Amino acid sequence: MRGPVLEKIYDRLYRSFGPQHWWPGETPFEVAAGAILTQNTNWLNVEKAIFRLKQEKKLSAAALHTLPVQRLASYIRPAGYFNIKAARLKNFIRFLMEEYQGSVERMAEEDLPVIRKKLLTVNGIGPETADSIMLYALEKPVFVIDTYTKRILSRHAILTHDAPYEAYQDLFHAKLSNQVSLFNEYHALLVKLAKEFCRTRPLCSGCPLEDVKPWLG
DNA sequence: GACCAGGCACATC
DNA sequence: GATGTGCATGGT
Repeated sequence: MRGPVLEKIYDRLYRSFGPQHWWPGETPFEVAAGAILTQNTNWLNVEKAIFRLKQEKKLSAAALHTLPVQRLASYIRPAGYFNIKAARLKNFIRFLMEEYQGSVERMAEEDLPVIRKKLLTVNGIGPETADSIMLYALEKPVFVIDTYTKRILSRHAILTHDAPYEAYQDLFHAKLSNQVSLFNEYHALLVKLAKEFCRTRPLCSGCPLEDVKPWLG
């Protein structure tokens, strides 16, 4: 990669779309739970599940800790994969209770690499979910890589599509200043761009990145 | 009715 | 180590 392409892309996206106000959520805990619920799932469906959890007054570590997994699954049904996600949420809650007395804020007091390593030991939390929790719930400077990020960067020939998660993440970490606000906005803007222009059938016309790099298909 | 959505773990080769 | 598959609802 040559030149400050990542900065250029960011400027284009920000000028086109403006601030995205991520992550939608009232508390760090809600953001963390949302990160698990949104795995491979449309955010609108996640909102339905979160709304239900709020209705039932179960959107807290303490409440979820004692909630039977089957009941939890029924509440989060609209988010899809409800049985697996119920188990994953319970895994995360158990971890949060054992390591941080159920407090996401307490988790944030630890160093970034330590938290990340621990989060990745939780069954159901992979790299993207761990990084989403750290960036958007704990406000740690980690860049989140998702399918959209891979799609956009590979189509602009910045990395190959099959490059590992860490390769994508390392690139952002190396080329940008490690600011939470920048990482927050950048990832959200990539998602916004993908939703508008980068579905499986390429819609290049009007894309703010149209002239940034040659399209490879 | 097909296709997709802000992944991950696990089986099998 | 690489590749394939199950998980599931709701919007377009």
